[in-house]
Amino acid sequence: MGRPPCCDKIGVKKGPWTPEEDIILVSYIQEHGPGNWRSVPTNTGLLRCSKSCRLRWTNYLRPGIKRGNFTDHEEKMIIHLQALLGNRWAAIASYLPQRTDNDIKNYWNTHLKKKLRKVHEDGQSDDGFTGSQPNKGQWERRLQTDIHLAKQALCEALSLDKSPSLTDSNPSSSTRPFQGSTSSSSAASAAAATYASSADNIAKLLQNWMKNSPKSAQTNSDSTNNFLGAANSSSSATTPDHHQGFDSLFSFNSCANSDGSQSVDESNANLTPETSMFQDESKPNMENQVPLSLLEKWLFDEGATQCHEDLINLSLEDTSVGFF
DNA sequence: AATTCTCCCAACCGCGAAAGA
DNA sequence: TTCTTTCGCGGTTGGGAGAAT
Repeated sequence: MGRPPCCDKIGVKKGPWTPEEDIILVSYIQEHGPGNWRSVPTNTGLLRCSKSCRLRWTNYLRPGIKRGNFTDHEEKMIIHLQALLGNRWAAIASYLPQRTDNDIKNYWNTHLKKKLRKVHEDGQSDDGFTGSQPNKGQWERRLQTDIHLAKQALCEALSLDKSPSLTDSNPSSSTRPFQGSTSSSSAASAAAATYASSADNIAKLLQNWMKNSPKSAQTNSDSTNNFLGAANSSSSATTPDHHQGFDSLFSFNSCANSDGSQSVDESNANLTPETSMFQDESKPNMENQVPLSLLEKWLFDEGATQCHEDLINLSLEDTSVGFF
């Protein structure tokens, strides 16, 4: 009994996504929330398989994704976490919520591996984080201990407090501005020749789309404003200008619904799927979330006196080469 | 200017895990 | 418990863009 294909291969489109497809997908997810990917192609009419839709959303369209060059700090984080966790890119990405696992994986494969190799060839590291990972066992033990403790803490917290803030477990995902629009601005010009689907591109795309197809834009502008309203959680209200709304589509600026049916506060208070999808969209798995946040605390706030990079540097001394 | 090479990254594929019937 | 379906992850690939020749 072979595994069935994830979708009917006949008539399934492959390759780069078009702006129109992105709009359809974003609109649908805005309305229904991410998940149930199987139904997305049938309900939207997209000639894409469910996996492709999910991937497009998680790797590109979902709010909060930061694109562009990795910072030094991010690089160190990745190196450190890779040494710690191995090629578990999703786990690593949970520590860098603005980055997708695909992005991190690509960055590792294209940049960091080379650096690593170079360093290795230069003979600067016989005890490097690659391959041997002499302290990995130590780190793993510590990690496992923390996971255990974190799970215990989670159980206690859940039993004591039934209204935990989702943002606590993922502080960067809910109110985080959609940083792609800023970080991608330089990259966008470089990629202007093709549809790169940066946040800017999509915002512009949506603007044009509204102008060109007022009828469909009516429905979708409403839904997009819902999208915005749902997405926004804490920033102060701005004028409910639709075009501004699109501009801020991925910057999470507040934008009231055009029909006024639901306020931002209401949507947040109710934690509708649309709302929670943006608060928790990067890592919906709660079991991952809480331990990770505690681990983050362990990773970053240990001693509460060192800044993150200090700790990373410190840790890298143990587990990694003098990479930088 | 044309061709080839290399790099990079978005997207695809296949597998395993989880969820549901 | 078993089987089926769906989802998520990690490895890999295809092709566009820029660099090199």
